[in-house]
Amino acid sequence: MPELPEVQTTVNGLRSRVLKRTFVDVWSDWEKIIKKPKDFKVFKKEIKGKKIIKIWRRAKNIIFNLSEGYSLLIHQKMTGHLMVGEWKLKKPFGVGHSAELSRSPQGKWQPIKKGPLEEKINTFLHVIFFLDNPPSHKASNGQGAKMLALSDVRKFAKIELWKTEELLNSEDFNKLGPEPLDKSFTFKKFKETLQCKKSLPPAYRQAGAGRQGKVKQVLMNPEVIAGIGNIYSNEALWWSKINPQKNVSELKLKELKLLYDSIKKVLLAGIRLRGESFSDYRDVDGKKGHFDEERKVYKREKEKCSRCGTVIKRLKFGGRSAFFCPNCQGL
DNA sequence: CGAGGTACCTGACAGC
DNA sequence: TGCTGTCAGGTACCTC
Repeated sequence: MPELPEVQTTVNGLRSRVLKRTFVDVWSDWEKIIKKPKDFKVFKKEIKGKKIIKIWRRAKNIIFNLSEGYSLLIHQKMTGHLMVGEWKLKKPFGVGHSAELSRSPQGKWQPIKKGPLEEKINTFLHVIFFLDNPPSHKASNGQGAKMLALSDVRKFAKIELWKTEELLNSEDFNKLGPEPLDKSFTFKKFKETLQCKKSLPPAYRQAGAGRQGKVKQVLMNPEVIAGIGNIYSNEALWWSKINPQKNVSELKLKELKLLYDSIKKVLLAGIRLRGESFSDYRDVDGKKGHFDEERKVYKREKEKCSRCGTVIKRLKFGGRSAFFCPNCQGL
């Protein structure tokens, strides 16, 4: 789903809503979303009683550090999104407040026969975590809400429960590329990452960073730079006036610098505007983001480039659509 | 090793 | 209206 700005917006929302709360139970109608441990019963048993100590983001993963040395990892993939709220419950889960899940853009309400919710449920809600009472205040902004839910039309999202140490030392976690908004992500590091200097950890080299790839595909590779997907790669390339098909090895120093600045610029704009929402991303309260106002090329095929008026083109490669201005971003 | 395809899923929309 | 094909924010895995 969401790319870095959307995931960051979600994390920010979660921090003010569910930090310091304790998981008391979990329900799911699509247990395959829980990848670790694979047995849902085991997952349920292990997460009960764990308190949320810290919430942060690495690439597009949301990580909840829990008590007793555990960590919950959630990746929303294409269409997943997390929501905090309350829905009417059957026994033995106690009584919640009025149902309010139509906030999900795909909101399709259907009667259900199984699960803890009364009568109706948004059919795209596949996992619901039940939280204990809030520490003190119970506010209208959802701070005291008792549930954290994952809605996902396509069911691609994944949820994993790890021992924190094990997660931090895992190969999957360590092969992720640098965080583009970190202070440590300097221009020098960006250049090295794309050009794949030997000083980089093996994982970056294995990712094929900076060799013969088309610049757009390289930017989207999570092992090269974390958090950039189809939208923001298209946008950053437009700002840098670089053709998405250009091979990274052909980029001149000036272009690399422009690209580096543009990546930061579009990601920061994305965060400031709370993400994009022309499709189905919403924040934890179900509100839309406003990146649309800043969107220059993504999904604007056949419209005019706001810089030069040339008609924007779409090309498909690497299984994804690239949108660009054939004039400003000529090869 | 790299490029490319497939798999995981469902819904929206265009065209006939 | 209804059928068919294409497309969708991601990433892991497989084959050639």
